[in-house]
Amino acid sequence: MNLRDLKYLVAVADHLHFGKAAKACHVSQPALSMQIQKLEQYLDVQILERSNKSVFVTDLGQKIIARARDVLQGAAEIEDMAAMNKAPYMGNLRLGAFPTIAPYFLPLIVPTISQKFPNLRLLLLEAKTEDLVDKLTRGKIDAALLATTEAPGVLQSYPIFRDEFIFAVPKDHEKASRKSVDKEYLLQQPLLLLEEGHCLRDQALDYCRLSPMSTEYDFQATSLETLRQMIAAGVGATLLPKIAMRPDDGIKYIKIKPAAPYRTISLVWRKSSAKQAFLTELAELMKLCYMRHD
Amino acid sequence: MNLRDLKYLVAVADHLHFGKAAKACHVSQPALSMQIQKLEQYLDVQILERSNKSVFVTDLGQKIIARARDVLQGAAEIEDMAAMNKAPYMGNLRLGAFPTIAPYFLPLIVPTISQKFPNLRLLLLEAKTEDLVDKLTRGKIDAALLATTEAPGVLQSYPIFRDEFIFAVPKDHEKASRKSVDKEYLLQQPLLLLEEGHCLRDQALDYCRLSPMSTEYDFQATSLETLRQMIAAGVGATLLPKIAMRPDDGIKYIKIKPAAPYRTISLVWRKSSAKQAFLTELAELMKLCYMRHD
DNA sequence: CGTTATAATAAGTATAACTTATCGATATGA
DNA sequence: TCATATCGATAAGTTATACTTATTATAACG
Repeated sequence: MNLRDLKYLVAVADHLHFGKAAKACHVSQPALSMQIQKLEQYLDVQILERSNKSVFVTDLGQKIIARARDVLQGAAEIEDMAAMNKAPYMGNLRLGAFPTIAPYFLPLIVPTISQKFPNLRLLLLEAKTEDLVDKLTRGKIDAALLATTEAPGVLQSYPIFRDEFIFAVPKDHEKASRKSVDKEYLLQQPLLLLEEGHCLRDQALDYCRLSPMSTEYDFQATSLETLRQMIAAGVGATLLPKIAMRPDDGIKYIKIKPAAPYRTISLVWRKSSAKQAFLTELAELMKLCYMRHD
Repeated sequence: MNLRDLKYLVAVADHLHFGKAAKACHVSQPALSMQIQKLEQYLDVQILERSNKSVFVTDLGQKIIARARDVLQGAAEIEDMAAMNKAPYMGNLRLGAFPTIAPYFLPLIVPTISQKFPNLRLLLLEAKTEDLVDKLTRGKIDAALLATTEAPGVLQSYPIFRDEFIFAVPKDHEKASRKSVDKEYLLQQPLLLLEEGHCLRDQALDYCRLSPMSTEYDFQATSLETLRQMIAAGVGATLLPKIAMRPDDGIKYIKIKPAAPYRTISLVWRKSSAKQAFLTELAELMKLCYMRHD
C-alpha cells in the first residue's frame, strides 16, 4: 500500500469521477485508475463500483476511505511538523471564522497578526459553525474562531474573549431612552433573528428559550449587516453581539442588566495539529488584540 | 512521502540501528538508509542523529515518529478491514491477558473459540496490565482481557464477567471452619500479596486500603500459583480471585460477606480496530463460556 | 595498528508508475 | 437510428524510483 494510492482513492471518493479526481491529483486518468485497481487487487476487495456513467463507493469502501483520510491527515501533519520546525511563523495558516464574528473581529486582529508574522500567509474562510467544525476535523483548515464553549474530542479550544449581547432597538423605540433593560422585559419582546444555521440565532433563542415571542417574525435576516439595516429602519429589535456595535448607525444599543447574556469566542484547532504551539501563541495574541481594543 | 519510508523510520527508531532495522524490514541496509535520507531531505529536517557507533532520534524526530506510528497503524487497519471483509473469522487474532487471569480463564474459552472459529489463529500473550494497554494502543495486539473498569480514550471495553475475591487460608487456619468472614475482620489481617505491577495486588490493596497490615509481609509472590503454594504451605492468608479456586489444593476458601469485593474482567480493543464487529462477537462468546462454567 | 562495526556511497538492475494513444461500452440527441 | 460524446479500462513505451551487491569512510576497540 502507498500514501499515493490512498490519496487517489480519496480524490475519487470526493469527486465520484475518475477524470476529475485525476486532474485534482495532477496525473492522467489512466495512471489514477491503475493505481486504484492495484490497491483493490492488493487488498482483494472492491472499494468502488464503476459504470460508464457513475462511480459508487461500496460499504466497505466507505470505511476504508474514512480511514484513508485519517492516514493522509497524519501524513500531512508530519509534513507540517517539519515545516513548523524549520520556520515556525511561515507558510499558510487556514483560519475559519463564523459569519457573525468574522467581519467584526478579523479586522481587529489581522493587521496585528500580519505585522507580527510577516511571513505568514493568512487564508481566511467565513462559514457557519457546523461547516467550520467539519472542515477542522477533516484537516481542511488549521484553526477556527468559534463560539462553542466545548469542542469535540479531537479538537481543543483556547478562549479569546467574552462577547456580550446587547439589546438593539430603532432610535424611536419605546425603550430607546432607557439605559438598560432586564431579562424579564426581553422575554416578552418579539425579536428579529438571523436565519437557521447561524449560531448567533441559536444563542439568542437559547437565552430566550422561555419566550415564544422571539420566533414571531416569519422573516429571517441572512446576515448580521442586513439585520442591522432592518433594526435601523425601524422594523424591530434584536440582540446584537457587542463586537458588532457601531457608533451612529441609527440604532440605540441598550445594556442588559444584570447578567448580560454572552458568547465565548475561542480559537479552536485539532489537538494533533503540528501548528499546536504556534496556534496557542496566536490565540494569546488575539486575546491581547481584543483587550487593547476593548 | 511514502508509507514505506515511515515504516523504515519507525524500524530505525525501534532498533536504533540501521542494519537491524533493515533486516526487520527485509531490505538491505543501504536501501533503508537511502530512503530515510530522502525522507529527511524531503521534509528538510533532521530526524536521526547518526554516528558510527550509535543512532539518536532528535526531538522533532520523536514527534514525527510518533505520528508515523499512527499513520502506519491506520494503514494496517485498512488492510485489516479488507481482510475481515473477505473472511471475518480467519487470520490472526493477537489476544493478551494479564497473568492472574490468563491461566484460569483462557483454558475455559480457548477450546470454544477454536471450535467456533476453526480458521482463526489465536496468538496468546500473557503480560501485565500496563504492558497490555501499551501494546493495545500501539497496535501490537488486537485485544486484551483486562480488569480495568474504564479504558482510556482510544480503547473500548466489553465486560465479560465479575470475578469475586475470596479469602484463602491454610487448612489449619483459625478461621478455616468458618463459612464466611466480613470486611472488618479482613482489614485486620496481614495478607500475602503478589509483587508490584500485578493488578491483582493493586485491587487487593485498594480494597484493604485502610489497613496497614496488608503490607506487613516483606516477601511478595511472583505469581498466583506461587502464592497458592505459599498459602497451602501455611505461610499466611490472602485474597484470591474466585476463578483461581481449585478443589483439594490444601487451601480453605472462605466467602466474604456481605458485599464481596470483585474485579470486572473485560475484553478491551481499539475503537478503530477493523476487527470491531468480530471482537464484540468474541466477547459475547466469552461471556457465554463463563456463564456455562459458573 | 590492524580489526571490527557502523552508516554512507556507487553502479547497475529491476520494478513500478507515469505518459499518450486507443478501445469498448453506454448514454445523448438530431 | 446512427453519429457523437463521455467515461473508465487497456496497451505500449518511457521515465523515475527503489532495490541489489560491492565498496568506501570513519570511528572504536583490543
